[in-house]
Amino acid sequence: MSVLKLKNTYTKRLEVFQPLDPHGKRVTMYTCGPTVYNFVHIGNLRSFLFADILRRTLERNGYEVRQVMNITDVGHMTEDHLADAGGEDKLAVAARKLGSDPFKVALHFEDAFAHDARAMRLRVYQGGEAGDPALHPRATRHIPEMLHAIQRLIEEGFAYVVDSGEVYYEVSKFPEYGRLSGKVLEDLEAGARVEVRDDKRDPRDFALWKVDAKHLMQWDPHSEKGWDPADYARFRELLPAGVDQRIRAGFPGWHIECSAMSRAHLGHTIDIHTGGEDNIFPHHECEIAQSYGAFKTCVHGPHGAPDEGSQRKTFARYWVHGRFLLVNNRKMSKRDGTFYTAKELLDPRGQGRDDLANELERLGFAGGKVPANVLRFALISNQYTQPMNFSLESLAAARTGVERIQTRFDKLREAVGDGTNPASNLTASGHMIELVNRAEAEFDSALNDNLNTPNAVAAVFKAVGELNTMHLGPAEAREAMRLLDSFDEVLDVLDRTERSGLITREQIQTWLEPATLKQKAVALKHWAETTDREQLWERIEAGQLPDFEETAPVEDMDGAMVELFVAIRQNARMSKDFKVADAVRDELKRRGVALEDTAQGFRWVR
RNA sequence: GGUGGCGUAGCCAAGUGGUUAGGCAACGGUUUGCAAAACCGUCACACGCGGGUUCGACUCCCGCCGCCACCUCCA
Repeated sequence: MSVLKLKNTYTKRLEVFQPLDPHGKRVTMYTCGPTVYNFVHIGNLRSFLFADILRRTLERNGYEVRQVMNITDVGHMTEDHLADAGGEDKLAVAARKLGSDPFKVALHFEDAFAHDARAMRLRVYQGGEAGDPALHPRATRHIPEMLHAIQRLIEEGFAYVVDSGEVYYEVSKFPEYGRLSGKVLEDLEAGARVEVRDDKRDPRDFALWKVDAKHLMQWDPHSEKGWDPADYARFRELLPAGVDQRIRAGFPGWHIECSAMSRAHLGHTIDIHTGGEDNIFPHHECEIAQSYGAFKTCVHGPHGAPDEGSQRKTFARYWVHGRFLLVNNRKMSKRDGTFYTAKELLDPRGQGRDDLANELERLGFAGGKVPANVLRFALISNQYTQPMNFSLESLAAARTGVERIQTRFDKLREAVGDGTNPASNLTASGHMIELVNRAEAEFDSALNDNLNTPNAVAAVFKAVGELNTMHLGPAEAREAMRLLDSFDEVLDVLDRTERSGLITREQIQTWLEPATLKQKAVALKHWAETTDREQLWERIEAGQLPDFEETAPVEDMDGAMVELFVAIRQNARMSKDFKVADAVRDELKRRGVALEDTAQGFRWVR
């Protein structure tokens, strides 16, 4: 198997991945998560999805991954912010109605994010991980850890308290500041974009603790005011002597949360730290500086190995950053109408975006909605190291691409059957084994090459194309299915519900016997509810269409009902009444079921 | 101004000093009662422009042109 290599932002090099774990098994990963004062947009999603692909690739390589994705819910909300939250957005308005309790608003958006994250199949929100608060730590619940770190920074001489009661990190005390981002301190100083404050010793110094009466979340480090009781108890335990008396009630600066939470939940050293490219500076640069000062860490050398002779331990061994998603080759912009939240694409009409829904329908999206697996596929099919140019057309391309893989998957499942066929226990042909092995190797080497998802996807399409030219028995299909399952452990774009079925010609022949068909029909719920069954049957025999609205509402189409429709249609086909036959197929289509004639019989797909 | 990056056929997008990326779209064909799905073929001797190095460059070097991002508590 190929070896996983990752581009480390810190060294600017492609490095072979080696975990810190001496047994080479466990990997810790910290992903900078969402700020929950708004709905996540597809740019956020791309960033989280690349982290998800990285995590799954690690797992594919046999590692046990512990991934933490923080929730930034702290401190920066003001009354103005609430009043301005999202303009016309219905859910934002609903959030505002929650009142001026910023914790409730943050929770509301966090729930919304968790919903999107599950829809996008982020593994860190699947299964038991979804409900584990240690994997989704909230900044507001880690104030003790942050104050602890701040106090350490003051005591170690890396931070200072100013008259206002705020605390700043003194950048000049950390010579490595700027090394991750390649920034030159002198240039930063020259830039006029750093917040100008008279009480800062240096304009580049950044805030660890802020004081601003306008902000809605406030903690008093010298009393219980503003605290969650449990957090306050932990704070007293962590800092029995309290913090520097000059620090006033306020809230933590943005950067300190990740230093504090990664340490709290993943320990002193983490293997991989991920984020968007905008996190490189200043956020991650500041994290490195903070952890260096507070926890005596470092980030030296390739593979995160400390310099020779250093007593310090590494903070993050690999820094991996995803590039931005662009729309029309520009950064997303609300003004240009190129800003899409996940919710808007998944359910435009539900978000009041009828215009978007109509556009999507024009591009062939049923109901004007983008299926979540299509959005996922679109956002992972470009390499994370390149800016991705997103468009609705790219979504349409993703849809047909996913459908191609899905169709092969469905057909394989049909071919495998329920396992009762003794032929399925046979050994697959050498040709098939070879195909599977080669495809797996191609997929692996693409992913392991710094998560080259375009090549990984190409390997999938290549395999699908080859499988499409082959006639597969149960044993062959079983192996092929295993291959697609294996791909999908990483890509996770397939619909695994029983969404298709195969009806053989022999079966239909039996059902076309009036007695059998009637028996079958009686067994069907909706048919049974029809008052005049005899009359209905007579109409079918006469080649007339039954009242579909009565017999089969869209939401109740199941396999049995489809079979009945197919029988009716076949009845018409046998008597060359293609008008009726096509009408039945159209009716099925309207109910979301596509019907295909195959050599063996009839295949339906929901 | 500083830093990093990008320009590949209609669109998206890999990759490489000399031999197929892949997907989507379009068109033609096979198949079908018609479809669908699938297959085959075409579009594709594509690599922003101009020089240079080389037996040979899309790939390396130099210079242009165009575009983008970061330097703002934006993934």
